[in-house]
Amino acid sequence: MRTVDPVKHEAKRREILDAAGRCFARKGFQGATISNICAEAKISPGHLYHYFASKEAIVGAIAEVGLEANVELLARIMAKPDAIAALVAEVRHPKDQREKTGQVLLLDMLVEAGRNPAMAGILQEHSRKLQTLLADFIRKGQARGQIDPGLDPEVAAGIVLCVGDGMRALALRNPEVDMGKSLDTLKILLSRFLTPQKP
Amino acid sequence: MRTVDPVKHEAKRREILDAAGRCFARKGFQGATISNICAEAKISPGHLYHYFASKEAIVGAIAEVGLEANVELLARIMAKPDAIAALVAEVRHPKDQREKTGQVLLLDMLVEAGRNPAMAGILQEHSRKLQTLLADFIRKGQARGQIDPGLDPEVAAGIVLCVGDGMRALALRNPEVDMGKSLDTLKILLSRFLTPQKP
DNA sequence: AACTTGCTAGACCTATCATTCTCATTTAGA
DNA sequence: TCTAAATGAGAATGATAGGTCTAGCAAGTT
Repeated sequence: MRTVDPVKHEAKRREILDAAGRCFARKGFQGATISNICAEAKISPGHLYHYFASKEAIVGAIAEVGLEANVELLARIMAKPDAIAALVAEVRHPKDQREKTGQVLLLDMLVEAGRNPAMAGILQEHSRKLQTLLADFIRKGQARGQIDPGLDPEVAAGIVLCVGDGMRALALRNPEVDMGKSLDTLKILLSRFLTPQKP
Repeated sequence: MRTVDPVKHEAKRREILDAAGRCFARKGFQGATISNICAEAKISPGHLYHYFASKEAIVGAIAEVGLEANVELLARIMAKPDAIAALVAEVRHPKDQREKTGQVLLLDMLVEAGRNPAMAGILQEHSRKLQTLLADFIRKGQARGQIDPGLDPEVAAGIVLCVGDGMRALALRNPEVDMGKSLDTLKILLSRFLTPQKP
């Protein structure tokens, strides 16, 4: 009897997921079709459904890996010496293709989460992780006297997270924006927000 | 010969637009269908096309009125004595139904602008107006010594605008967020960002 | 080699979409 | 009052969506 090779199966799944990611980044979760994904992955629709039960499953998987990558990225950033600078720098220069796709899709995920409970669940789960990471960073900074002890770490972390989300609107609202200047200013904003206040 | 009554015609257009706004807020620009809008407005599809040439035209009109309302709102806020407090308060309490719909749809518009050039044009046009309003406010504050003169008014205005966009992600990322606390913290963030720095 | 099972393709199905067509009804102006 | 246009409804249309079916082929196992 022939048996399924789990390694090959998983590799093919990844391939399809990558293709789907490119399609979603190009056209959005609702705009991209199964046909688009099949064409991009060079497989037939019948074949695709051996790997994913539905379009929704693909969307869910994409969101999962994208957001998980985000969590890992933030964890790495928080470990660096000048975390704020690293954070700001990362808004600008996504490292690899998957990170870039994740960035493009972030706003899409937020919008989708507003209507699709499955997406909302995934987003909230990962947001909790991100918020915890940031809050821990803030708490440590407070202990060292580098961050204003008057700030509630959880609340401040939530705000910083969403400020990051907002920055994705910069280029959309003004395509000619000077990203360098804007990110320098963002760095100032974050520094001033977190710095301990002198009486 | 019978002539079209421009008043009635315009009233009906508004009615359809309101219905469309509710549908778009509920399902998004791509998710809402002509049938949905017709049902909500209680008219037939054939009839709808007497008032709008296409779905895209409806989307465009919705974006136009929503963003224009945003501009007027910001203009009113900037005229108030404590503009920062008024700005933060407005994130929380939209005045009327149309403002609320506009808020819900803002993220959708940003996402749509990333792919639909028509939407991108409308968004960018209104963003320019918003940025100018905010930049003027900052310039005046700088002249009065209330705002850090080291900040580039245009750049800072763009940042503040996008911070506002990001705040719309707060409840999406964490539905149990304490909005009161978060907005208090946002107010702190904005104050510290803009306040002149003592050497 | 023969059999059994998984892999793959692409035609096919059903639903639904935006849009158009046809047709009935109402109403303003001659 | 007569009539042409405005107003309205709803079936029809063509395109396309997500998802299924069938069947040939490939590859282990015996």
